Amino acid sequence: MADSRDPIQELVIAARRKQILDAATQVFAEKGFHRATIKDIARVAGIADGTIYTYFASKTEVLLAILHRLNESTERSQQFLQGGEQDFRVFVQEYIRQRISLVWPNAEVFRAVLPEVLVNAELRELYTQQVLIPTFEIGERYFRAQREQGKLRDLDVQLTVRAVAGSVFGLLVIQLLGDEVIASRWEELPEVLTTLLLDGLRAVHEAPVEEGERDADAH
Amino acid sequence: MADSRDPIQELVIAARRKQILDAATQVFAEKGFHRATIKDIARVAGIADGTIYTYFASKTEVLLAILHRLNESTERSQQFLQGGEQDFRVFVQEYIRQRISLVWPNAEVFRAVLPEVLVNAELRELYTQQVLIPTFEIGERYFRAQREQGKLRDLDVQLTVRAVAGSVFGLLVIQLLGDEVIASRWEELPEVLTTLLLDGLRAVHEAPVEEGERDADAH
Amino acid sequence: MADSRDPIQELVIAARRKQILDAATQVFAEKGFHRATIKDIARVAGIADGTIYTYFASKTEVLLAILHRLNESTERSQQFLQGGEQDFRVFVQEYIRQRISLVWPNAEVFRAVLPEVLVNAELRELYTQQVLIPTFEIGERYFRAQREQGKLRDLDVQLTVRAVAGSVFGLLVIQLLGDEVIASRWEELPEVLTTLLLDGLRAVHEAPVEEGERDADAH
Amino acid sequence: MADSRDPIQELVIAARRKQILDAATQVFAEKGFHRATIKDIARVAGIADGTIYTYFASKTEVLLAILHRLNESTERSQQFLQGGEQDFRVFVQEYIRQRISLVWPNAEVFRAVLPEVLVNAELRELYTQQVLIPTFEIGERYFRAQREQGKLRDLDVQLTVRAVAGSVFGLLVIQLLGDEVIASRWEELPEVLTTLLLDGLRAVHEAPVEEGERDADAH
DNA sequence: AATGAATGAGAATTCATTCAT
DNA sequence: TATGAATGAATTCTCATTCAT
Repeated sequence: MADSRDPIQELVIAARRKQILDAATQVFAEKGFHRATIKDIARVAGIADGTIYTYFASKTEVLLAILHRLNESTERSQQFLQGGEQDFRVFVQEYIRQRISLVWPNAEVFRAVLPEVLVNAELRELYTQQVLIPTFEIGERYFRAQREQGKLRDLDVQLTVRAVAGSVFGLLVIQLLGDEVIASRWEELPEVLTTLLLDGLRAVHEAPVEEGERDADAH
Repeated sequence: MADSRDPIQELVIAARRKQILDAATQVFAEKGFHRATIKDIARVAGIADGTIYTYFASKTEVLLAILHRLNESTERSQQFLQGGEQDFRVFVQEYIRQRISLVWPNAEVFRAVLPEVLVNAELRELYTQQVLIPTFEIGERYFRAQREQGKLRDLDVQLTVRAVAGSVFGLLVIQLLGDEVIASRWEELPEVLTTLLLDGLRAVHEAPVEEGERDADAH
Repeated sequence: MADSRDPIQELVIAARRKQILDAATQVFAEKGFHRATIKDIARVAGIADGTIYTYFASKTEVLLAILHRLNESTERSQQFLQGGEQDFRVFVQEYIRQRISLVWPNAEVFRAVLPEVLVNAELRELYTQQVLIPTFEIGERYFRAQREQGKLRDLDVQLTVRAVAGSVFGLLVIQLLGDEVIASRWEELPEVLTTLLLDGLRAVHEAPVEEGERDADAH
Repeated sequence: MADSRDPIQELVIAARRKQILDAATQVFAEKGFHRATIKDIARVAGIADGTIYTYFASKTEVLLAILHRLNESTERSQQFLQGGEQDFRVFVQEYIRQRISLVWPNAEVFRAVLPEVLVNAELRELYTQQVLIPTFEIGERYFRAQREQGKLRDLDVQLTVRAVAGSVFGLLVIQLLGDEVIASRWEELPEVLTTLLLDGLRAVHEAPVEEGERDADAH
């Protein structure tokens, strides 16, 4: 399909695929994967039903391609974090800003993709391997490096990284569920979230807890 | 149907409904709402297809009933937080513990319900009104009370409450996406999450930030 | 079923059958045979679904029983015509009056029964044999007798008898199709129809046609 | 679908619709609307089940389309009666000939359509408005005109028109009920029926009734 | 390559009938 | 006998996919 060596052909093909994926993303987000029909997608894309099958082998492949596209933008945005020799506070702040500005403009893509990923083992595996694990590894590597340099307290790296990532993700899901507060104020999220995650809720008014005390709390 | 005044009948009916809902939850979680067929559910429940329609008007009504059941357990578990005159640290700790021990045993219920809720406007409205908004209101009320008593720094209540709730929710979604770390270590989550949210990432090794400094950060 | 020799039993059984048939007639007339469910009939009859099967072997048997009941009233009303040594004009008048006062009060029974009879070969056969043919035979016999006595012109007995019977039947069907004129004025029908059939449309203003003339017309 | 402006396409579409309607008419007539399945119709039409839904939105729409087709041929055949300045005898004769030659070749269409029309309020309304009322109006208008010109005795126009139309209709229904005499001799019907309706049963052998006499009869 | 009609497998739902209580 | 829950065959309709044009 994309094997044609003619570069103009390839451009045309890429454009057509994009056209279909854009339409599919919109329709999946509106109706969900199953209620969306190939006819719906074709209509929004302005082409005939059959044409979709020239570019994608099946409806599921369309969803997969959307997932891949999402994956690519994720990767692209993570690259710059890789270098990460920054100061911890700056790193966290930047990480959260990144995630949010990656995730929010694609909120509808997530709505299109997430429900099916949650429920389809094959897609889930794909997403885990290609998106989740790499994302967490970057975070874990950085946290471990920080800890070794004594710049981070002795926290559970695996779970903490997931908690940080999860807080962004959870806010996204809450918005997708229809929360209007987040929908209207998401530009303020990076600031609020960064402060929360760096300094915690009690930051100002409580004295920092003693080691023993915290252990007691946490047991 | 449930109008029968015969208490034994009612018991039988309730049991049958539970049997169907349990089966449906399992099947929805495995295959998703749409790929799950009435036949699948009936087979798992050990009854005939048609019997389901004696107890529920449609496949969607089955999903709705699962959502209501989830709602009820949520409400029940939130009741005791209502009184909330506890110490702040205890409250947060308890809140997170609550949420996690409510959500995790029901992880598969969420997997069954969440994808469809994300994508079905009617269900979404229902979930928002009956679960999300009440949950956030409890948190907001408590946070405001604390802040008025000077026990909490001047944070953005609306967004912070959502961030706290979101962190639990996000971790759930990450698990549902197949993350094995969370799946195997979720019992440690309350502790890690409480510490993170109360004390922040930098708690120990950094000195608490000065007011001015934090303001600068947070901008 | 009706084999019980206990006369009280038989009364009870007959009453229950009537109760079911009345309900079924009403429901069939409202919804048609197929859209009417056993549940509908049971509800109208004020009994449980299953009970119907104590008195009738199947839904079709219920329809059949309605047909039989209709048949019986037809027969009963025809008996007195059998003797028929009356004057021709009185006979026709009486015949039409009969038919109309038999058919109209049972209009809804016809609506219940006719559609299915039109389309179900078995019922059709039954109706033809038990109702139609006997009815026509009475008429044919009378007409032939009249003709032999020179009291009737040399008309086509078979077709004319059917035309007379058909005119009543056709008016019924037109009413069942929703014609409001007939519905509201059916009590005037016997008079109008008798005059029409006895004297024809031109009765007054034209001179009776000559034999030859009529033949020319009719050819 | 039928919006296509390509005239060849439209021809193809019209042919396919006809193919389906013909098959449906046959199957509905054989089994009745409800016992006839989409599969039956598709098999007779020689196409796949699903194809029917490319041309008709539902099984009921197929029936409706049959009704419309019947309606169109009715209208077409009535047009030439509209002009109606003919002699009364010729008019009646022509009217009956018309009706019979319209109705008989379509007997099976009536069998397909009538049962459902009798029982389905929506279809009934449609049939009444589009077929019955216009048909009666033509007749009533003509009869009134004749009466004003003194060519017709002072009969009840509304009921008489219905009685004339009903006699044709009733004969059709009697045939549909399985009467073999009418089935085999329907070509003789126009003649017999015209004579009956114009001259009445007693035409030859009785003297025309005196006014007073007829009044006495009729009431 | 693009089209869109045709296909037919598959799903939700209905409902006559059965049968344990 | 009466009940009404349970059954599962049968039906309508949808829609991903194919393929002739």
